[in-house]
Amino acid sequence: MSRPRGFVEADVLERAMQYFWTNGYEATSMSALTGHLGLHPGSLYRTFTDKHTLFLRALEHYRDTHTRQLAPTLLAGGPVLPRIRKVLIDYLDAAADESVPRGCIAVNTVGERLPRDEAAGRIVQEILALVEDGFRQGLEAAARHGEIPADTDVATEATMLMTLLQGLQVVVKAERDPRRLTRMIDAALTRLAEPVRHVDA
Amino acid sequence: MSRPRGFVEADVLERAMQYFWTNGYEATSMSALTGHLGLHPGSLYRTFTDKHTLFLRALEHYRDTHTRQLAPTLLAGGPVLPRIRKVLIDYLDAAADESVPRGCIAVNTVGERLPRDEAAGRIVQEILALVEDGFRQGLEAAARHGEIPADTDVATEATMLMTLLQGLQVVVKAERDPRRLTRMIDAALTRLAEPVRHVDA
DNA sequence: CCAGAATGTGAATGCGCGTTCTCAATGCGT
DNA sequence: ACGCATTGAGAACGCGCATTCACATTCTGG
Repeated sequence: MSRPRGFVEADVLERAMQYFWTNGYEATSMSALTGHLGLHPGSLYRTFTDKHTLFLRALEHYRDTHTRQLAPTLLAGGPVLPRIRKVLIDYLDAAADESVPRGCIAVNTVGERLPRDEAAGRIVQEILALVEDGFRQGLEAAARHGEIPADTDVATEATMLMTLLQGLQVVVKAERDPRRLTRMIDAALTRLAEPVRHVDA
Repeated sequence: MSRPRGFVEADVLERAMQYFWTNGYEATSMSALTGHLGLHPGSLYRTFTDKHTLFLRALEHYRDTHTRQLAPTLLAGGPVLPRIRKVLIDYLDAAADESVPRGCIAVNTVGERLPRDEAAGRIVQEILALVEDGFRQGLEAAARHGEIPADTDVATEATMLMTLLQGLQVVVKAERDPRRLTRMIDAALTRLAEPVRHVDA
């Protein structure tokens, strides 16, 4: 062995993720990053190879710390629909409360790096799959507990919620009054809870 | 007067828009752009001031040539819901047919430039408002013609369709099999057409 | 306590970017 | 036919970027 590190890799990854999240990939310069991280170029490059590799690892860090939480959160017990609502509403509140709405690093990455950056594309794909699967598990539980009709096509509805969430993260960044979207979220979830019936002819 | 231009400004704007659409803002170098446009730096800068101004004008060009078509398209006569479906499906087919799905330049801009680029943010806001308003007009017509229940909250449903469309353009860029999403689109539109009734207790 | 491997430090490097400059070519107004 | 403002052309510039280097420092294993 030899001299030990003066930093914790996971901490650096967390801070790098936050910075990329706020500023995007191209607009993030390595000098700005070293300043924000409190690391010198030498340490950074010896640990993370280069800028792009660091970015990918930051994206994976997001997947592991943020996205993986979704399913456990929804299945934590009690009614699921209010939890789904909370997930969606929290994004709006975050965008409305912060002076600078920064959306979601995965969605931002899709806009900035895809389809050119295939490695990033694979990670984003995993993130979207985790979101969709989290919603699917939540809806399955909701169907079991009678929150939504038992014959609901949960796979399709999970796809819809996932897509709607991504759309929300796009719209929120450009929307003057994010809370305006609350009404839409409630409409979507209300319809999920109410069985659809054809009018009797 | 004096020597006339060897190019048409609108044509250059169209080509610039296509290039930004495919490659994004930062990853588009001015030298690559001059090559693609067949213009020399001098002409480009004399006509469009600088890269950022050219980008903003390309975005406005998208708004005027693409987004403004939505409402007229939906209101062209005949059933509206199939037209809305076609708009959504066309995005999936475009992503599936092209070897390189490039999404939508507005959504890409949100991911890459917002909230930092306020001028771009304003244009994107206009684009989203045009989409939402186009859907609203379409749903109003659909309600008049009995395609959807007369008491439908068209404003809220328009917001939902707009948000869903933005989500679609995100997901499509990362999705291996875009046509998988067709089922979800059909579910969303089917529910729009069918009146929601509480089950009689 | 010493050898040595990895670290912190920050200056240095090369390259590509956005932008500007110079200059010859062009065609409309008179 | 001619003047001249504007264009086409492409070399040149300065700057900031990602990355690397050299070197002193630090701590662990034996």
